[in-house]
Amino acid sequence: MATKRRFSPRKQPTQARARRTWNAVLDGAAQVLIAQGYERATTDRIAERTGVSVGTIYEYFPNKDAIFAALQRRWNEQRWALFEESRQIDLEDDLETVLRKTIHARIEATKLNPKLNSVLMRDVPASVTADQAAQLHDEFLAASVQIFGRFKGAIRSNDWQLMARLMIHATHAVIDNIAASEPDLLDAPELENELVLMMQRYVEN
Amino acid sequence: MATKRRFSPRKQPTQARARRTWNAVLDGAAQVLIAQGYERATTDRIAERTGVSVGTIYEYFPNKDAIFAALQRRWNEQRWALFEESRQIDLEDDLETVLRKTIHARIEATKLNPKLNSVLMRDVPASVTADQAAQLHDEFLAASVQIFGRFKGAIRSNDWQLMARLMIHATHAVIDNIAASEPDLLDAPELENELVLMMQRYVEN
Amino acid sequence: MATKRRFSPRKQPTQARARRTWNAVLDGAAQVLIAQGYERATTDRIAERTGVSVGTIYEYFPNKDAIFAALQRRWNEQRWALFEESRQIDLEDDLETVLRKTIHARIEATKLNPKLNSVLMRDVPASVTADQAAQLHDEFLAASVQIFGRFKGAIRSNDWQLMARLMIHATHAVIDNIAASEPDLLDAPELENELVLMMQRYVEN
Amino acid sequence: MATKRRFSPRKQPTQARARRTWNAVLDGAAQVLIAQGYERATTDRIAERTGVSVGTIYEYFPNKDAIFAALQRRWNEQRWALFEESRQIDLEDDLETVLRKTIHARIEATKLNPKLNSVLMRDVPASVTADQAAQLHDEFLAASVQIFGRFKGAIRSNDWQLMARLMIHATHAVIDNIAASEPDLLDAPELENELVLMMQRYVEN
DNA sequence: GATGAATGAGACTTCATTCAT
DNA sequence: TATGAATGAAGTCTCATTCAT
Repeated sequence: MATKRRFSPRKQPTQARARRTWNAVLDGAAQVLIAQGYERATTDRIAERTGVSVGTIYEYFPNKDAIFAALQRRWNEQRWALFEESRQIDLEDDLETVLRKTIHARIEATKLNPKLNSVLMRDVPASVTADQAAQLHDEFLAASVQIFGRFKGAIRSNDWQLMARLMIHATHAVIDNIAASEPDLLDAPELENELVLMMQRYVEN
Repeated sequence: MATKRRFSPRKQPTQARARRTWNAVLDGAAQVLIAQGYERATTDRIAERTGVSVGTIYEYFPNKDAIFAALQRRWNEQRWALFEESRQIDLEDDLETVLRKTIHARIEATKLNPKLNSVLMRDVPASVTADQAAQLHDEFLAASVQIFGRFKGAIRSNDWQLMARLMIHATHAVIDNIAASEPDLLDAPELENELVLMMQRYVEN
Repeated sequence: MATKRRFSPRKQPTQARARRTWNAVLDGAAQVLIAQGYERATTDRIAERTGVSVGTIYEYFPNKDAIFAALQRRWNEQRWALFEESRQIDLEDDLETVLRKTIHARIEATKLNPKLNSVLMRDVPASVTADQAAQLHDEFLAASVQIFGRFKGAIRSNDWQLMARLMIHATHAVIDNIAASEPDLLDAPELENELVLMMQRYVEN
Repeated sequence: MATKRRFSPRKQPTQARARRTWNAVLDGAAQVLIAQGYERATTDRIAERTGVSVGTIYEYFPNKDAIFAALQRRWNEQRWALFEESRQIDLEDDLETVLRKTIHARIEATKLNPKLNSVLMRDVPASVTADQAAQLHDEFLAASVQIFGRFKGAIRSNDWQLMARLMIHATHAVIDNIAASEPDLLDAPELENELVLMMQRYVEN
């Protein structure tokens, strides 16, 4: 896919130093992005913030947007890792508990860096992040479908795909928009409760 | 607010010809935006598509982003107008009917121009459209709260603000994301049914 | 042809002012080229020397090398115009006179700007000037073949194409190299005499 | 002369391994030059093609253009060596034979690597190769003058210097341009015959 | 000797904005 | 009022060169 190649990293950093530089560039990019927004996040500014020269950035990334694509990917991986680690679903959990753990884990994942979450979602052009976003979306979709599979008898509809899409879009939108406009609310139990209730009522028979 | 001043139109076009030019510029901007994306939507290209000179654009807009802010505002007004016209809530309507009419009207409004909707949402920087988006959000919020007020007894929670926010974010996200990724699905009754069901179950006692 | 499009001018300057700017840019480019060579002939330097801004250059030329392609073209046209005007071949002229007038005219054309001639030939990459050079070469080739046609009986070989190629390459090389290394020699009658003699003996029976 | 110092090799590679590396770099440079042209012949690409690191290149050459200067010099030496070896002038040879052997040897020398010949002549800036080119030119000049000396009585003019310059420029130009535009023609006897004829008639009484 | 990651000056080019006509 | 040529700041990216390992 053209987009994939266009934004794919130039060299895989295998050595420790290289990996450190790579991550430092993404850290710098995230900071500049948060502080100044996408339009002002120039390669020069990212280099300066990172403490490397522009040339070094181009050792690792073929062009500017590849940095943001990589940053989005790393952010997705970080969120997904925390999500998985934080869910901890047991075999005895009932549907409500599973939904609660899932939604809780999503909120926790977002709280890793709400500002980065917002700016990646709202300021970086979709063309840059679309591929990564679609992939994460699919992973969440699969997780949702898995839940339906486990609680087959209790699930209302059998168009799991459509139900999962609504769940994912709705849950993500609520969490991401709250993260952007009122991040403190992410800590409030009401938000979680309401989301759990919305989803439980939505999927249950 | 600085932002407001920065993006506010340079002159109120009262005369008919002026208003026609103004709208033509927004039409041109919308076309370029859809065809080329925000990054390639330059003033020159907009001027060319519109059939006027760059100079003329600057007669009506103080800077480039003011065009997109105005376009977002016009798009919001168009959607809202169709939304209101299409809802037609009667006094005898029960809660489900009201929700259905509301959601149906939102979908119809989006269908006015799904591509414009997508590109404004996903490609134009949040800083440009944030003000307009917040305002529309508030209008929808008020509409939701009004519904709760009318069906007081049947409503589960009394934190109407929070409930309304979840409703708005969830509904918008579902419709907008579907509009972006699979616009034909906007015509499917399932989508509407599922959304109505999600919201009805969410708000009812 | 890709090359043609790559170096073809961006807009045909039809208005007087535009044509003046266009020529000014080529003048500036020629001066920088002569003074600093191709490698140091940057768009910034050309703009500064021309007295316009870089942006103006890019109104007329799609990229840097298009400037040099256009300069080569203009130089070819200037030389060809003077060449034609200066040859003035009469119907009574014998072969030697025709050759002398031709060679004389070529030398005169080169003397219009020997330094520009040298730098375009030796410093600007062939990829930039090849198209123009080939075209001029063909015009001279045709002129030579025409001479052979007029003096059919006196001409040694009947492979006019090959003969013409040798004539053109040899004559051009001598004149251009002398122009580059010892321009004053262009004014010496010996050079012309020797060239005429070389060509006359070469083509005659 | 500044130029001479600028492009002179950093260290005289006396040891066998060092000389091997040196030649490998020139080979790599020649390949990149032929495949990509001067503008894209970067030190990184040359290093990669050669199979060494950039650092190693800078052990042997003070800067990039010194590589091409050295390559031009080596190419000149190779051509000259073959030229001398191939000419094999006997004491009994008459003028025509000497000219024929000379021209034949020049053509053969060019055929060693017509593409390298073209790219060095047409793509590498004159400033880089001028010194080497001038030196080779002088050697050929001396060879021509020597011929005139041997056949004193048969030679038309006594301005041997001028005659030799015309011969050299004309012969070189014909061969080099044919090598660039139609290398197969170098094998055709007509080309050689015509060149011999042109030169013989030019210098003879 | 060799390596190649890092540097950073500087090249090309775009495009929002102005202003003389 | 409209035009569009001109501006020039600012952005992206390359690549010759260095130097710590």
